[in-house]
Amino acid sequence: MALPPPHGHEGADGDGRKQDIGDILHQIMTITDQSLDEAQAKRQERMRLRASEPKAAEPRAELRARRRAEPELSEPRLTPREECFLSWTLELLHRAAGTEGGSRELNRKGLSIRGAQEEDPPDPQLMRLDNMLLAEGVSGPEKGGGSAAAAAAAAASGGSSDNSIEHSDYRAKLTQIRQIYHTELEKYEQACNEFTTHVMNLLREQSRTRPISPKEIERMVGIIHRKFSSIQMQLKQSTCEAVMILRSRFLDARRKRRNFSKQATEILNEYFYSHLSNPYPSEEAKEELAKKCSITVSQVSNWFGNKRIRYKKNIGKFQEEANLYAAKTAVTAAHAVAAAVQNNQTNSPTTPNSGSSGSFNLPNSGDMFMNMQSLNGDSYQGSQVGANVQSQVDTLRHVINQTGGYNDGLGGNSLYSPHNLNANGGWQDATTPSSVTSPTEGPGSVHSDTSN
DNA sequence: GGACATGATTTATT
DNA sequence: AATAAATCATGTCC
Repeated sequence: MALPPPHGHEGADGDGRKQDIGDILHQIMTITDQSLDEAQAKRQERMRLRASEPKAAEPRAELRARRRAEPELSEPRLTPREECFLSWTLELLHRAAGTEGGSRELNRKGLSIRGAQEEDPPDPQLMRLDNMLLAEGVSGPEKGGGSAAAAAAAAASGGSSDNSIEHSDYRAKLTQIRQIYHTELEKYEQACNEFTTHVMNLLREQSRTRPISPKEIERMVGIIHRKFSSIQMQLKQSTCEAVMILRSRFLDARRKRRNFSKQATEILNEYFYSHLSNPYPSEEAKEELAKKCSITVSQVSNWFGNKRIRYKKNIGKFQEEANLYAAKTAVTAAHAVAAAVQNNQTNSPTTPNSGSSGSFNLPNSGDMFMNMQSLNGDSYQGSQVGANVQSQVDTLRHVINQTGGYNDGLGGNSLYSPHNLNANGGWQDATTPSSVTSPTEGPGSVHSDTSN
């Protein structure tokens, strides 16, 4: 501990040692501040370290490890220092006790000290901190789950339906902070009480050698309490900081990016390739897809945005995928249409079997594949119907082109070529030549996307 | 540990 | 407001 020696600047002997307890206390308190500032600085540095983490440079493994180790947010620091502090204080007080009765002048001095901090009224900053801690669910009543903050985080993170995993992760961390906060707070309170008791005892002891007014005692206690409450404020401050850091981390979506499930990607891809002529899902379609994939609508939009641009940029690369999905969808489409046709032929009223491929009346939600999937045996409840006949026909054409083996005419390589994109007045806005032969950068181009 | 894949964000355009 | 394009940052694979 860097506690300054309990010197007395004293003229060594005689009257020089005539120090008043108030004076000493003042000294003590100053030092308290120092040592606490130190602790505070250290703490903040730790926090900062944690917050300013990695950018890109850091190895991921390390990063991961560090994140896992995060729980070390708490440190058992107070006690030793407090001990040190207390014992040193005692020493000081003993010295003071050793001196002759306190002089009135010095008492005055004590008063002046007090004068500065006598106003107890609501410190605006403290109030702000309190409010925030309350709002963040740190200092609040009891766990409701950090409700307010957690909810805010979830909302801000871009989706109501967002993953509960992260949510709980966030909450766990918040709880941690909360616990630390309360532990520390308790510690401080306890220390404050202990210290007060000590001082009182010492004063009492001293009162045998000199008169000590109750008022003086009261003032001492006041000073101590004030000091400790300022310490508390620091604690609150750093807690707020920690919460902020936590939040910013969790709100930064990039940090928590996670690949979609395989199934989700499949669903999206199926939609994409079965609507290749116009891969712009309507709002409803997006919602539907979002539901099916357990992602948010905006994630669906992101996905399609990325997909379109990447597909367009390098069609060659996606050829295989396109073929795959086209075939997949086409087969089911064929089945569906066949069934429909059969139905139409056999029974004039449109009452298809199983009701799944039935009513086409859903306003082109463009989700043929959703029907298909169930037909496909792809294990997901295609409760909803609504086929876009146009796209069925679309896909069928592809099927016929490729699976039927007529593809020869197309010139080998491009089974599911973007030809029809153009033809359909498709989605690639003229600007990009992007015909089969040379999408932006020619075949085999190293996609410029991976800029880093 | 690097290369690539991929979801998210940012910026510009319509 | 929706989208394209560029870019960022993380995930994944080798």
